[in-house]
Formats: sequence, structure tokens, C-alpha cells
Amino acid sequence: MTDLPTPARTRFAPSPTGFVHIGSLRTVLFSWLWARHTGGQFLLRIEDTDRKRYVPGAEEQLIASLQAIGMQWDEGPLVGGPHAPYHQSQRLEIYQRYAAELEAKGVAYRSYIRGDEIEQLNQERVERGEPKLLSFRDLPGIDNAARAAAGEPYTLRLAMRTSGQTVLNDLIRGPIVFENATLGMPDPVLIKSDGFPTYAMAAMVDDHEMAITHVLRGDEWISTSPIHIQIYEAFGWQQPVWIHVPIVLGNDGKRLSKRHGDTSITEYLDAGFLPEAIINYLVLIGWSYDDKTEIMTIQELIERFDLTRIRPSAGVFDREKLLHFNGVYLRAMAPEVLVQRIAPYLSRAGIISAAPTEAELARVAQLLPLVQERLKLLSEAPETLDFFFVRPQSYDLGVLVPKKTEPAQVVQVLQAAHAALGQLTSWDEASTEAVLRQLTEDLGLKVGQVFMALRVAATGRTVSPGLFETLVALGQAETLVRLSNAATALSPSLVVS
RNA sequence: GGCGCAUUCGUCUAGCGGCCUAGGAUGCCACCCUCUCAAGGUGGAGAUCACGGGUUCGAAUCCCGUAUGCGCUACCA
Repeated sequence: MTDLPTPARTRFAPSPTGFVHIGSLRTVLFSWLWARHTGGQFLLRIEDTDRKRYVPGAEEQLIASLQAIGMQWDEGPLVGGPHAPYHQSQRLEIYQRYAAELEAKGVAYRSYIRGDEIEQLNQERVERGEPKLLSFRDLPGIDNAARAAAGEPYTLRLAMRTSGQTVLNDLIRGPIVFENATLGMPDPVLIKSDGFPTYAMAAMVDDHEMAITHVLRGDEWISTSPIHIQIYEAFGWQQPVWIHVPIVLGNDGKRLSKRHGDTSITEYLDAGFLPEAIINYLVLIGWSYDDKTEIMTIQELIERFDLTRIRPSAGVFDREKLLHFNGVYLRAMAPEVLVQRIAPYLSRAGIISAAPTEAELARVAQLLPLVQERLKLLSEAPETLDFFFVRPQSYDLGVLVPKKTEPAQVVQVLQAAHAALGQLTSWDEASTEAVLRQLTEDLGLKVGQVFMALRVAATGRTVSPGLFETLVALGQAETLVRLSNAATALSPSLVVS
């Protein structure tokens, strides 16, 4: 029933009403990992049974998100499979057939009462201090036969049991026992009056038809699981292993939603987070391998993932920690791969062409090692590299002149450095370093003062890669131009003062 | 209201009766390294294991209450 080595079939069954968010992605990740871990299949099924909530383009977004994050499905839209179609809206006959079966068995019945009538009746009952309606089978004032004869629309409802127990065997929580007599659950609609099935009907039928072995879903489904279990029992089907996954909360401890900063996964990707970092971070909310291992490759996760180690309690999504993971993955990334991943960000920033030339990519590849270990997001690449491509147009004199240093001294440093570096015949880190350290000593200044002034002159900013590697990457000619520009920018201020 | 789920450092977690004066990670602070920023190294602060009873020689770990948070209570998923 649990951690058997038999191949599992799991599924992600979203309704096409929006994007894939961080919260739901974590549940998908668990499902996907379990299928891969057991050598089974991961299916994608579109639960588009609510025509009122249909959002055009949502399915495409959803599919694109899964592909971008790298969770490929074995059966479903685009790839097909033995249980096609994988859109519930195209499986209506199947649900109708099974619905008829339940009706024939007497566990489901036609209900002609309308929603507004139920509301009305319940309101009256509440006023009289009576409990709300649970069954809609034979109600005073509702003539089912007459309505049927008139051809009025009806819903098919499941007759919930009113005695005994319904037991949900949740893998990570153990058995959860519901007393049918005190459940207080109205007979749920299986088939809506428009002929479409509800979630309860469609999902159970499909999970059975598609031979799903492990159902992973958010723990908000625990409350309604008696319906699902009673459907399984009514059919006499074997239940899948139920795994109710804890939810992911936002910073404020509130459930992640569009309101509370739950962002679509594509936004994280656009922001420069790596799929592998997102996956690695996300899997650790609610699951752990042991007491210290955190950084794991996808392959290791597939090998190590174990449903029984999922925690039952909700976890807060911590963007700071994700950022740390992203940095780890960024630093470990092969330079040639990083170039490819970073190029689009540089293109978007206008630093290189939209369709980068070989020369541009080569230049980026040359520069990347200088900043790779400082990156936490791919999107930070433009701001850390742009000065290599664009000469500083002006200088902030307050920044160009380091603390405890006189403007005149800076001009002197710039001029001396210009002279000394200009004479160098070999332009490499060792040579520039030797020259500049000697110069510092000759001027009787501190390394920090000199190097900072030169850094600002060369890059226009106080934060950059190492000075020497930066100068070398910039090239001798360009370095000299920038030093001289900086000196010129500073000189007028001397005249004034 | 009813039913259900959850509860260990700010956050993610380890822990499944003695190894816990509660371990790791992240974040924070300090120091080291150092031309800046990161990275890296070292150290530190940070959890009376929600609270109260019990069981036991012994409980974060088992049982029962209480509190708090959350979910469900749709012809939504």
C-alpha cells in the first residue's frame, strides 16, 4: 500500500483557470518525483468540466510552465496515451455511463430541485432551528415526477450514507475516520444539470479508468474525501493511495494565493531563477531526505524521494532561501551553459543583440567567469556586466573620490596609473597588479584608496569584479581612455575649489 | 455552528521513549580572508519542542483535554 517498488501512476489534474503557482507546483513535483522514483508514469489531465470558469489560454500557459520547469508527462495533452482523451470535457460519455451505473445501483438519484429552491428551504429550516437539508430525494413541494415529465433539467446526486463510518487512509496521516451520521454533508452533485460531471465524479472515474495508483492533492481535499471514498465504494473499486499534501504558505503565514504573493512559476523563471534550484528548494518544503542534506540534483531527488517522509504540516515559502539555492546552482553551472542561459537577459537589456552573434557570445563567455560567483539571479547579469560593453558616460565625483582622499590625490592616481599602465607591454593580471601596487607605494597611499579610485574610473561604480581581472578584460586601450576620462571629469572641480 | 487537519529556532526542517544541556539549513550578528561586492572559513545569538494533564524509571517523541491557525460545509476545483 505504501512504498512498494511497483511502478506508480500519478497525475496532475489542473482545471484550466489560471497559471501554475508555487503552491500547486510543489504538489505536482511530489507526484512527478514519485512516478519517476518508481519507474512509473506521470499523467497530465485537464479538468475542464466547469464551463463557467473556463479561461482561454490557461491550458497553454499551464503546459508551458510544466515544460519550462522540466516536468514532462508521459500521458496527456500533446503526447496522447492509452487513456485518451485527457480533457474531461471530451470524456462526457464515460461519466454518463458510470453515472447510469450508480443510478441503476440506487446509490445515485435524480434531483429536480434547483439551487435557489434549496437555499430557500434551508433558510426556512434554519429559522425554525432545524438542520439544513442533506438529502434531496423526496422533498415536500417538489414534484419530481411532474418536473421530469415537463422535461426539466436535473442533477444526479450521490446518496451519502448516514450511518457507519467512512475511513480515509491517508498515507502520511494515517486513518482519518468520519462518522457518517454526523458528517452533515448534503448529497453531492455528480452530474450537473448541463450534463457535465462535477470534480467528484470526473476525477474519481478518471483516476480509476487511468489506473492512477497514488493520488497526491492539497490537504484542503481531506474534508470532502468522504464523497470520493463513497464513490469508490459504490463502484466497488479499489482506492488509490491517498496522499494529502500540506499547503505552502506565504511570508505572512497566510495561504499562498494570487492575493498573497503566490506568483506564477513563469514569473520566477523570468526573474532569473533556475528550474533546478526551484525544484530543489520546493521539494524541501514538506519533505526532507535526512537531517542535513539539502542540495540535491534532480537525479538524486528521483532516487531519494519517499512519500512517507512528507510532513503533514504547512510550510512557509521563503524567497530568501530560494535565492540562496539559486546562487548555489548558478555557481556550480558549467560556464558554457551559463552563457546560453544568460544571453537572453543581456539581449533584453540591449547589451548584446537580440540574436547574439558568435563574437558577442564569445565576449560574454570571456566575461562570465568574473561575475559567476557573485550572481544570485540570471536577471542580475546585465547590471553586473554592462560596464564592459558601455563606457561610463559621466562620473559621480563623490564616488570617484574615495573616503579620506583628496580630489587632487585621485587625479594624481589616475594620471600616474594612466602613465604606468600605458607603458605595459604585456596586459595581464600579474603585470597590472605589480604596476599598480608599486604605484600605490610610490604615492604613499593606501591600496584601498587607489584601487577604489581606479575601479570607479574603469567601471563607473564601486562594486565590480576584481580590479585586475576587470582591467584585463576591458583591454589596455579602453582602460586608458576611461582613466583619462575620469581624470578630466575630476579636474574642473579642482579649479573651482 | 458542524466536521476535519495542523502545531520543534524568524523561516525550512531533523527527531519516530533514553544518543536532545534538541542537530542541520537559511536569514541575522561578529571575526578571518580581502582592492569593492559576493563567495569561502570560523564563531555567536536564536526553540522552556503551543499550553495543561496523564502513561512511564524516563517524553519533543505515546494518550487525553485546551488554545491557536487553517480547511471544508457550491450544479468550483
